[in-house]
Order: sequence, then C-alpha cells, then structure tokens
Amino acid sequence: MVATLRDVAVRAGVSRSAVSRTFTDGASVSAKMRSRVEKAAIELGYSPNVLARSLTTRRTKMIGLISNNFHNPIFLAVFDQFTRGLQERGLRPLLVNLSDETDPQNSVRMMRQYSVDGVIVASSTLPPGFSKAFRDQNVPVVHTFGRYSSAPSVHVVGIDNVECGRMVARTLIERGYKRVGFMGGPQSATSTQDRLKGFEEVLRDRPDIALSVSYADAYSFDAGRREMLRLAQDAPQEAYFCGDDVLSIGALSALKDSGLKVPDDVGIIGLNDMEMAGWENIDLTTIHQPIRQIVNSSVELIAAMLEEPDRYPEARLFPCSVVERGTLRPVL
Amino acid sequence: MVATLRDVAVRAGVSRSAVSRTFTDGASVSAKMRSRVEKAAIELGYSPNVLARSLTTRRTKMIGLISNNFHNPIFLAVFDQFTRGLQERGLRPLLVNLSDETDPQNSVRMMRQYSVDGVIVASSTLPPGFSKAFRDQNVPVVHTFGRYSSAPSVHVVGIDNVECGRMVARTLIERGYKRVGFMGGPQSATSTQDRLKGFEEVLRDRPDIALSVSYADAYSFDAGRREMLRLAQDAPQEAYFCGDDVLSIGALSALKDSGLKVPDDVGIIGLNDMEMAGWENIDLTTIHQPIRQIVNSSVELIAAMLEEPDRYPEARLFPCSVVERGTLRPVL
DNA sequence: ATTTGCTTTGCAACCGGTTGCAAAAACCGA
DNA sequence: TCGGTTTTTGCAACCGGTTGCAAAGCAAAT
Repeated sequence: MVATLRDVAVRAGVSRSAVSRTFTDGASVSAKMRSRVEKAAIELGYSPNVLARSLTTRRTKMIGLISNNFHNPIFLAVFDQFTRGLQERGLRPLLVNLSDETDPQNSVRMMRQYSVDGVIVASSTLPPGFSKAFRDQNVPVVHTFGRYSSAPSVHVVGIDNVECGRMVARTLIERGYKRVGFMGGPQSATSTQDRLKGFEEVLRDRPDIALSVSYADAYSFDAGRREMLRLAQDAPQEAYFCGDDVLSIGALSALKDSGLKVPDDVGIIGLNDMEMAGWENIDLTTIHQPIRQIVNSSVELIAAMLEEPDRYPEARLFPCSVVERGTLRPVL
Repeated sequence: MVATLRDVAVRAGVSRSAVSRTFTDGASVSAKMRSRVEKAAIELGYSPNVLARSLTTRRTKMIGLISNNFHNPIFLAVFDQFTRGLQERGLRPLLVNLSDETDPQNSVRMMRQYSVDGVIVASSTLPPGFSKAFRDQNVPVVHTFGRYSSAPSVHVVGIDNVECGRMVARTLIERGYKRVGFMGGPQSATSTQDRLKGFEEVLRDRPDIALSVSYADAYSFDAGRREMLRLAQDAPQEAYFCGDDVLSIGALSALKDSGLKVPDDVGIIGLNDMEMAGWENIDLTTIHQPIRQIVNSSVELIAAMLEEPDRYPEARLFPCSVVERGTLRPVL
C-alpha cells in the first residue's frame, strides 16, 4: 500500500540503513547517497512512519492533552494556544476529554499505551493527585491551571489564586461595598478554595464588612444563573465575586430576570477576562488571567522536560490584574 | 523501564505468543494460561503498547481531528462531542489546528506519518479539495460541516446551507422586511456561498425586496462587529442575515454602539443556535443547527469506514429550524 | 605502493508487538 | 488403552523502522 523504507532501499539500490540515515538528521550520509535516496523517496511518495520509528527512538512526539473543561469558552482559546504551541515544536496533541472521570489510573494507562512523550493536564478542577499519578509513573507532566504550592511535587503553571482572592477583596473594599458575597465554582476545585481563602483573608481585617459564601456546581453559565437566581430570591449582597467570567455572565442573566440592576443594585466581578467579557452587551468587570502566557509557558516547560525528564519541579505563576468595566460601581 | 510482553512472558514462564494472545481478544488461550499470564501482568503493571501493536495490526485507533475554527465558541461544543463520541468507541483524537494553512499536502503527510486510522475534517471554511486529498491517499475521511453535493466524492455530514438561506429569506419576508442584508462569513467559505445562494433564490421572486450583500472576514465576534459598524454608518437595511451567531453577536454590539435599536431599527438573525444565543442578555433569533446529531453521526460514519474503507460516499444532512427570540420583529 | 586515519556503508540485531503454521496437549468415544 | 479430533501452545518470521559495529572506501601522507 504505502511505500516503506524497504521499498525506497530497493528502488535506490542501497541498504535500508542508508535510507534510514538520510531521514534521521545528524546521521552520516554522503551527498551522493542522500540525493540518490531522496530521489527514490520522492518517486514513491515515501515518508517515514513515526510510530515505527518511536519503537527504537522512544520518542513519539505526542503529548497527551487532558482536560475536563469543555463547557467554558475560555478553553477554546486554551486549546487554540496549546495546539499552536505544540505544533510549532513538532509535537502532536492527543486530546483526552475527562469530563466525567477523576480517577487518574485509566488515563495514566491510556497515555502509556500510546507512549506519549509527556502529558499536559489543563484544568483547575482536577485534584493535584491526578497529575502526580503521571509523575509517579515517570511520565513527564505539567499541570496547567493547577494549584500553587510552595513545595510543588509536579510542575505547575498558572496564577496565584489566593492572591486573586485578595485582589478582589481589596477591589470591593475600595468601592465601598459593605455586604459582599463569594459565589464560587465547584467547592472541590482547588481554584475555588484558594480564591475564597484570599478573599476571606483580607475581609478578616474588616469586621464591618459582611460576607456570605455559596457555590455553583460547575464553571458554566447555567450553574451561575441557577445559583444567582437562588441568591436573588432572598436579600442579595451588594456585590459578588463570582468564580469566573462564565459564572458571572450567568449571574448577570439571573439578576436581569430578577429585576435587579447592575451595578446599581448588585455589583459583579468575575475572573479570567475572557474575550466575551469585553463584548459591549456584557461589559464585565473582571480579573485578567494571562492565558496566552500561561499556556505558552506550559508548552515550553513540557518541551524542556522531554530533554530533561528529572527536572526539578517548579511553580510558574503569572500576575493577574483588575480590568475595570461596567459591573462594579466606581471607586469612592 | 516499563514492562514489556517479554518481561511478562519470562515471569509467567510461557512464550511471548501466549502473552500476546491473552491480550488480543478473539485469540485462543486456555483459562489456566490466561489467569497465569494475567497474574504476571498485574504484578509487573504491564499493558500492551498500542503503537507497537499497530505495526502488525495496521490499526492505531487514532483519528485525526482537523479544524481551523478555534475562535468560535460553537466549536468547543463540537470538540466536546467529538472527543466523547470517539472515546466511547475506543478511538483517540489527534488534534490538528489548521488556523493558517489550507494546503492539504502537509496535513496528509502528517496524518500518514502517524498512521491514523481516519480523519475528521471539522470545518465549514476549508475547501472541499482539502478532504479529497485524504481520500486520494486512501485515508478514510469525513468532512463535518462540509458542502453538500448531490454527487459527493467524500463523506459529508452537516446541514443544507442552501435550504437554510431559503428558510431565512422566508422568515424575513413573513415579517414584512422590505430592505434586507446578507452579512456573510468569509466569502471563500462554502457555507457562506451556499447560504447566500438560497437566500437570493427566494428573494429573486420578490423584486419588491431590496438586497445588499457584504462579508465579514471570519466567523468571529470582532469581524461581525467591524463589518456592522461599517454598514451602520450609511443607511443600514431593516434586517440582516448574519453568517452565524458569533457574527450576529458582534453585529448586535456594533448596532448598540451606533445607537440603533434591535429589533425596532434593525433586525438580526443568526445561524447555529449556540448556547450563548439563548442567554437572556443576548436573546438572538437564529437558525438551530443540530450540532450534537451532526457530530455523533460523523463519529458513527468514521467508525463505519474503519470496517469498510471503500464505503460509497454519502451526504448526511440534518434539518434546521428557526428559533424565535428577540432580535427580529414578530410575524405580521 | 603502502600506511594511516577518517568517512561512509551494510550487516544484523533490536524496538514491542502479532500471527501462520506445525507440534503438543487435551479431549472424546469406542 | 487407543486412535482420531479439537484445542492450545511455541517457533519463527514479520510489521517499519534504528543503530552498534566492523568492513569498505577514500584521500592524504609516507
């Protein structure tokens, strides 16, 4: 069917090794030989089988890209950036949708069966143990959007969620809000926990400010809308820190339906600064998370680990910043 | 490093074939042998190397998933559904981001190097020749969201874009619009061309209705906003058929900025019925495209082609329907 | 012409599996 | 217990490549 190394060798009248050598860079082939082989290869439309090659080189150039976030538009940008970055380095993403499962064992086994060179876990809702399971099996792994730890056991790239929580608290204080709410994402997500931690930390020094805490069960529009509809029934707080932008947009929709004006009756601040947050009909005040930099850095890191598998684990954190739009009242 | 077939064979004290057979279903192994091998395999944490296996079976269970739509939120749902569907069948998507390129040759070569069992081209903007290039090299291919042709040369799954164009024309006529506009996606996209074709076809019988035609240069919020800002400067039409929902939302944003009321001054109808179209703060009248069914059908089709590579090409079309929300005035 | 040293080439073994074939084992009925 | 069948097992070749090693080729130096 398709031409193999042997076919090219026969046609060029040389050994199989010679053909192999012309297609592996850094190998010793004379110019004569090379052109002879290349001619035959072109005539046969030959190109080497990466998978067969990987058997001896132990490099497939495939990277497992594991995520469970297929409902948050921000992840389209994430996938875009990941695929581009990997492709630029000649790496191929093998995509895994882990929406239901959280047990790492199956994934680890699968990734090993396909001999991926490394794995990127792109999720803020998968537990830290998930990425550790790869490391334990000597599969290079980077946890993007993972939890920051001062003694990381796995490479983590992302933001300091605790600091984001603090930043939001200070932002709300500056604007004179006295009754504030935390409407988080899933309570089990480390990102949610950490944001709350920072948020509470700052508010602890301000006993004059009342805090209520609740959670949406996913980072999704529907979950945000549902939770805010519930909150709006009783007396809602003056402002809410929502788990992320998509939750915020759900919340905005709920507030509109409940007849509450934003930002006059209720203020909303999100997190992510997804493209949509800047759309005029949404105009969401939010925290900017530098997605592109985070993803690029993750790709660089996994590429570096291919060269140096036992690289000492590090946490790479990128700073966030407040993006002021129309859903919070102005600074006093 | 990781356990191989040979290791298991040695540990169990049997031949390599025996081990291989216990891991390939349909092979003849006695119960005794099987349990003996399985014991050894578990002790060593062995699981077979799919890639090595593929060398002889000629099946990698990998499917190339090729797209150039990483800016349209609808595609997140598309990827979600594709990955789930493929995974359910034990297939693995190798993701390719083709945002810049349109020459198929590189992609074909790459997919062949990785010995994918088949390819799904998920795009309405890649030209038909793109998917044909795979077929010409005997790579099973399904073009999802491809152009319908009564004599398809490649399997196509999607909608009848011409009929959608007609449907929108009739919808606008029913509502008494007399000056209508077509604000398409990229002019080179077959989906754009076909929608315009159907749209014009119906309007040809209505010389009393004026039609203007223009194009945005991508299916994206920004492109839609830019184009509508331009249109709104002169005297805009009474209603626009926008290339898709995300363009429509961009257009809505532009209209708001231009001080034009929707649907009073200008009506907008989109296409796709993406989740966001139903959000209360957007509330877009649009044409529903049954994404889930289209994707599932594509997966079924590619799976069927693995069994029967020379399957006669077919076009699978799914019906669309108008979803009435708030961006068109009511029927007269 | 011979020696020396470097480059290029081919041989053969290997990567981790599968599979056709024949021998061995198990089973069955007489 | 024996012979005939059927099932199970191992051998060895193969899938499409790579690579260590030794032989061959070549050019320059003696």
